[in-house]
Amino acid sequence: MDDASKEDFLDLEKFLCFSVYAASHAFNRIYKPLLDRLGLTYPQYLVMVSLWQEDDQSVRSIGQKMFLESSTLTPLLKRLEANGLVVRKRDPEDERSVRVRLSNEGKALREKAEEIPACILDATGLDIETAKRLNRDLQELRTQLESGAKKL
Amino acid sequence: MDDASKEDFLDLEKFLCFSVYAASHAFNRIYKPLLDRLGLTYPQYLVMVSLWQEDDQSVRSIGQKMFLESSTLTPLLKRLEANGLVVRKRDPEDERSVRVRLSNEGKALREKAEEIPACILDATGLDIETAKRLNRDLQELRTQLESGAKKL
DNA sequence: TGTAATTTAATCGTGTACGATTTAAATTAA
DNA sequence: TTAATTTAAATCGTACACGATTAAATTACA
Repeated sequence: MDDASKEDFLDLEKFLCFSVYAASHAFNRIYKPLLDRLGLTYPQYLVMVSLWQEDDQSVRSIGQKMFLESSTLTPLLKRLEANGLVVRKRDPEDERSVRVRLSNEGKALREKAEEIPACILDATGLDIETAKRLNRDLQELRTQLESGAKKL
Repeated sequence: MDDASKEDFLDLEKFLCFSVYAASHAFNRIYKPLLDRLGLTYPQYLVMVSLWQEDDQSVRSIGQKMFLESSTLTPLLKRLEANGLVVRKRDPEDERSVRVRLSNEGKALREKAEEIPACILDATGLDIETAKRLNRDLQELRTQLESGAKKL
């Protein structure tokens, strides 16, 4: 490695991983005031979005969509249940799995949440097309990283 | 909001924030096996990169670069110190601030870490130009989000 | 059929991450 | 010079996030 690329190696700003990491935190922070009004955290909100899209999912199904382990989801879902937004219940068909269903309160929250995406898009300062392109690039990156993970 | 955009609203995959969130976790996972060999976590690694670039920084300075609070950094830096990679010491010039310095062991670790970025770039499956473009887009996004945060 | 292998959640331990508060030091104002 | 304000870390409480392990239910298959 020559001197120039050693400098690159040390420049945090040139790390793609760091840009992703920092952007993720920035999103978290910008969502916070909006989600506080709904009594949700950012990961909880994402779970709710998934349930609004498709109610009555297993923990496993939510985990697959969100790329999270049960060790993360179980406590999170219990908090949602404690707040009265979802109901957790063993599947009688297969007692291993737990089905997560929206309560009426959880369903009702959807109305209040619908204004959020527009606020966020506005805060990104991106036009729709750029946002879509960035979204696609990131999805591809994630897919690549997941398949690349096996080699390391 | 019409029916079509209501569907969009509910599709997790169309959320830019979710793509960033998921990509961040994917990076975390791909770094893990590489960083395990160095005995570092992912955020610890980013702090070390920052210190390799510029040794002898205050907690505040590291926090500004990484967009982290002292409540996150203090315990993290104490762990790095416990592992013998850095030394924390009050600045005699200004007793409010704590200076973080690399130990010899911390400096030496840099050699071992230098192979990592190439491994990661390889795992992303991106060519350098695409990676740079994505990096720029994300930095701009973060900057926008930070200035947009005040309005919400 | 019965045992082994797999699948699904849950639990535990460690490590971020943040907001609110606290403490101590330094700076500014009165 | 003292008093008020500001600044820098640290501390505390809550909430992710993951790996390793465990327990229970289901499936595979000998």
